[in-house]
Amino acid sequence: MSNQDSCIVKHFRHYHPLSDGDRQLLGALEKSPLKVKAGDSLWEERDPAQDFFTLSQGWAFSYRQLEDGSRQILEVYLPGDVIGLREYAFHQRLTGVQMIEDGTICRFPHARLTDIFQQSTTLTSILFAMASRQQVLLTERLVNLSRRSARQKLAHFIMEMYERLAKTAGRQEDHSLRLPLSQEMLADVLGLSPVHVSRTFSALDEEGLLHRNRHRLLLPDPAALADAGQFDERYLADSVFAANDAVG
Amino acid sequence: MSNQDSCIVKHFRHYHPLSDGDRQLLGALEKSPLKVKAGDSLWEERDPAQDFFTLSQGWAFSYRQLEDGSRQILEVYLPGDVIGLREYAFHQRLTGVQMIEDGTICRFPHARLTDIFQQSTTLTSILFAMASRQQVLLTERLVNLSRRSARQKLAHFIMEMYERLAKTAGRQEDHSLRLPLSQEMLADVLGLSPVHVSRTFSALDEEGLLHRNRHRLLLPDPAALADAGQFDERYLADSVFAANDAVG
DNA sequence: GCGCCGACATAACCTGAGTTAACGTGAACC
DNA sequence: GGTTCACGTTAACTCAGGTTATGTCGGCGC
Repeated sequence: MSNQDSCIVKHFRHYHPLSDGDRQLLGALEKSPLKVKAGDSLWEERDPAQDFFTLSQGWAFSYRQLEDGSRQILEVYLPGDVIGLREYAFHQRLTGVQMIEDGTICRFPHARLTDIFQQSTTLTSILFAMASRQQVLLTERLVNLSRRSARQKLAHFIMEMYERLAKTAGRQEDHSLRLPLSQEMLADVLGLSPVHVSRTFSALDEEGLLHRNRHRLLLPDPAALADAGQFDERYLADSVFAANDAVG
Repeated sequence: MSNQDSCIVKHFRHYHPLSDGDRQLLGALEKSPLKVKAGDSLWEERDPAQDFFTLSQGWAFSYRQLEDGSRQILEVYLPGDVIGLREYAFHQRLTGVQMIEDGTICRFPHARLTDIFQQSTTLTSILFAMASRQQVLLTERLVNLSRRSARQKLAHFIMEMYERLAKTAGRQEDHSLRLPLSQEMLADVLGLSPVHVSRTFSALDEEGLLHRNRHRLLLPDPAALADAGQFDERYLADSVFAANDAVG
């Protein structure tokens, strides 16, 4: 419960140094952390939209359920990400959010966002930067979905996760990453069938671009995999952000 | 040049009433309107990112160029839309923007956005709502691209444009709309080949779901077309937005 | 040990959309 | 009134990825 360790404060500091006032403001808005289990739903489509969440531990994803029963996963959230900014201007959820693993989340009331706008330009700017970053991630996913082959899609997604994890959790010596998504989830991220995800994994494996062991992936040559997926990490050049150092 | 007619002010008022102070703040940030021609580039990928634009007249689109020469159109902008919010947290443009028709744009300097954050909670909230809305549009486009057939994609996109135009320019008595995109552009929006766009148009035409006359589309039964495209307009339930009426 | 279950693998077959290329058509210019 | 050019149409063929079905493996309860 201490402001020092709050998951929201920690994540905002990642973008920009915070004054004591900013820290208190964030801390006051935050309700106590909540433990959630794998598969738990944070909310579903059409629920009223009243909160944001910060993901403190565990992975989550947002999705849209289509009429024909298929599902599209829109975004995968890692520890530190803010969830729910999408619906700021809406009264209803347009997408659902579920936990991939057990984790911890912090609730962040919707209605009080204007308090932040009024009291801290720094926090406002950080929130804007987060929204901008999420739109950029979504844009890249859109391009990945519409214009790349299954092989490229999978390679690109793995590289994105590899790089995002490197920034959050640090880089592994052996170029490995833990990717706790089932192939069915991967299919729903990439707009493929689960069967074809399996085929594509096997193909990349045979080519020596990656090796699998349960949910652990080994990338013998990350640069080669990036090349196979037309992965250009500029879009992760995360929120380089220097505005407004003068004001508290 | 008068604040009354400024295209930025007009668009912001669409979201929320503005105080005189807000109007002046917006007007001061705005440089003089600029005439641009069809095909003109507002910026290209990798250009430095320093401005937003408000589109006052004409249509525009943002796009990503891929290594293999193909192009993905990400968003179509109509008069009143704000362009460039995506890159707030980046120093480089990640997407290009081009005019579809002759038009008028207003420049809106990037660096001074923090002035707005400091001086008007109302304007800050409106900007946030705009960013939220754009992310929602992008989300729907992503779903459309990854999970729908060519027929559904085209029907859905036409319905989206039909509804967006109804909100901006009003609804036509005869259920018609002007869609000044070539089939090549449509293909780049929908992730199809131009040839298949043509085929799909012909199929929808034969089924009586629409009729074409150059860039004018007639929708004999919009509800039927919406059905064919699994179009659910909730995601356009635009920024219903009531926060913070108390503060100027 | 045995049976069950969920996640993944592999193979055979099918289909929607891409590709290529030839052909129309209308506007603009001379 | 013919030429050009950009844009759209149509048809034949190809192919990436979907579908269906069957098989394998590891974990878990008993």
